Amino acid sequence: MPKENRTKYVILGLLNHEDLTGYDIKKQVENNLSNFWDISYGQIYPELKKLENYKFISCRIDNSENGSLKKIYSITETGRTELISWLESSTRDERIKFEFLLKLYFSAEIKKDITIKNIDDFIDRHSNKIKLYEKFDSNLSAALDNKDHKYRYLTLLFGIYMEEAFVKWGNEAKTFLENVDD
Amino acid sequence: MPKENRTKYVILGLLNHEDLTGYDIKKQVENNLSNFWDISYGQIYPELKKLENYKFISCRIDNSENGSLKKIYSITETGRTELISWLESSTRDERIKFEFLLKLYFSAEIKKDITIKNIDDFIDRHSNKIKLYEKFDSNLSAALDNKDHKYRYLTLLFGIYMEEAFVKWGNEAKTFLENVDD
DNA sequence: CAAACCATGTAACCAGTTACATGATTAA
DNA sequence: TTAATCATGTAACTGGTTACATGGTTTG
Repeated sequence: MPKENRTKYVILGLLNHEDLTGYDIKKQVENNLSNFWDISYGQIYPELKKLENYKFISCRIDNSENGSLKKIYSITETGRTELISWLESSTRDERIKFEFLLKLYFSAEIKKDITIKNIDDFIDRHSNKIKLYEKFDSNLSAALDNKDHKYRYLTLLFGIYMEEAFVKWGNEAKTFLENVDD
Repeated sequence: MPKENRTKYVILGLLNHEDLTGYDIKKQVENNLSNFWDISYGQIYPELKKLENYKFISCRIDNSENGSLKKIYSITETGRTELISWLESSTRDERIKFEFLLKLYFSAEIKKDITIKNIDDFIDRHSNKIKLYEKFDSNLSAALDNKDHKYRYLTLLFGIYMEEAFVKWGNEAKTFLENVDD
């Protein structure tokens, strides 16, 4: 999958919108990008250092007189150029992996009931995601005059469509297995 | 995502069905599992060695008198037990990543036309996948009396539903962007 | 006779996870 | 006052990619 370091673009993309700490970046990914991305501190902090060395971002320290340490990062003009050239480039296909389907593929070996239980869990997990996304969706839809929001709305819509397809499939798969002789 | 080595189960799962070489394993993943999995020789050959050390699989060499080397692997009883305990275990959520959506999320920064072009490409790629899967589907559906085929059919159906959701989304996203002021 | 495919493998590298370590601030 | 959250970081590890190296076999 890799080759191109995408953590870099997550950071540049978020900083292009507002100044953030490493901690903030993690939060934003969790709250807003979690339906198609995730990230760990083990990626963020080393990458922030690298990006600062390359002058794609700069750092100021918020001391607020006490001993606490807070590093606030901003994107530079060079960083912005770098971000935009990535945004304009075409994207290759993602190679997705579903351990759930890998297991299902080989499941003729095990009792049907176990598989049906696993599909039930799958349906639950993804129904919950739809509910969650729809809550976000109603917030975003209310403020679509904001240009950023338009694009965020589209990524959320993607998540909803995908999850709906998953749940629809889950229900059909269950019915199929229930009506088939073991 | 990792923690548990899934390459191991791909190999055990395929060998549980028939004896195969490393090369065959690669081919089978490409041909039958590619809508939810992929694998490289750099994973397969070292893993085959490990699995042989653990006695999960055994190896015989096909010499056929000439100098060519062909290692044919079979699953052992221990290996089968290992496979089944994984098959019966519940699956945690996959963390999926879509570079395409990551880009889209930040795309308020670039010209709408470029994004629309990217969505067009996205629609093309995924429409082609649907066509491909439907061809496979008609083959599998014709032989659903075979127990293995039932489960393979379900994974394929998953792929079709997912790709259909992607294309549907793509078309709506395009319309949305075209009708919105830049 | 060349191109495509069969067949095995390694080494260097990059991406990402997990667990650990440390300490300040805020809200119940 | 204690639990949650804010905040920064590292080290060891696992997973996976890519490029390379080698050579046999089949098919047009």
